[in-house]
Amino acid sequence: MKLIHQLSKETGIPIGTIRFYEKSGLFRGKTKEEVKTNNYVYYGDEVVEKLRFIQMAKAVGFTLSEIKEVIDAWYKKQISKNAKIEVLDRKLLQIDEKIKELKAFKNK
Amino acid sequence: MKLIHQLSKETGIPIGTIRFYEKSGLFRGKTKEEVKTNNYVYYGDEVVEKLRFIQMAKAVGFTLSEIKEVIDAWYKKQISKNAKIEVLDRKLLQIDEKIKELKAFKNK
DNA sequence: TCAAACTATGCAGTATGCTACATACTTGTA
DNA sequence: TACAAGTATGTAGCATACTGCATAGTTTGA
Repeated sequence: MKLIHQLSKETGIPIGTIRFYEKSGLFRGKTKEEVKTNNYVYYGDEVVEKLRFIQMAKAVGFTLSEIKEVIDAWYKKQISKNAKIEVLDRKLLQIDEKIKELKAFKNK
Repeated sequence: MKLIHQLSKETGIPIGTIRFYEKSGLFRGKTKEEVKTNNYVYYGDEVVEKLRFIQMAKAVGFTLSEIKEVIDAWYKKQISKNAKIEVLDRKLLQIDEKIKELKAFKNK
């Protein structure tokens, strides 16, 4: 479990941005109940994983709300693996399509 | 040669957005010199082509300035075909990379 | 001919995604 | 124990990419 400074260093994402993502509901750290002197927030490996996903997804044109949709589905235990993959695939297919069109553009 | 209304209908891009793109330097229509009574701007097929490119490129996460870079290179006659393709490929490869990573994510 | 539709220009406003700043408290270490 | 480094919270500001509105002029069709 890491504090925000370390999380930032590990992912390369600025602290301000991490806080912004957290406020946007993309993930949640947790405070340690046993610590009474502060309300420092700790982040586990799941958050690192989510941040890496966010970085990749943003790079291929996902909006934050699309990313939230995928993450919400992905980390929801109730739904099937196939249903999870489908949420991600839907957008990925659109992108594949566009990439193909862009590549076709090269032969103009 | 079409006026902005028809261009908008043909591409599905709102008139305001087309004007915004034009002002951003992504392309330029031309006024007909022989017409003295107005300054209506006409757009040729090259502009349609550029707008389609913009739509695709935006969908895979290109920013407008990245798009401008590609378009500028693409429609510059002085540079070689290979050089043009390279400008486009640079970003396309980055995206391919990210897509691959995202697909790998599915096996988690 | 006159009203609807279209065009140009300019500027204000909005949504998204950060980024910076101020304030205040906590922790680690020399 | 002092002081740098880290943390939380809140709010303002900024860049990008639109979107809408007001104003004014032009064109087209019944």
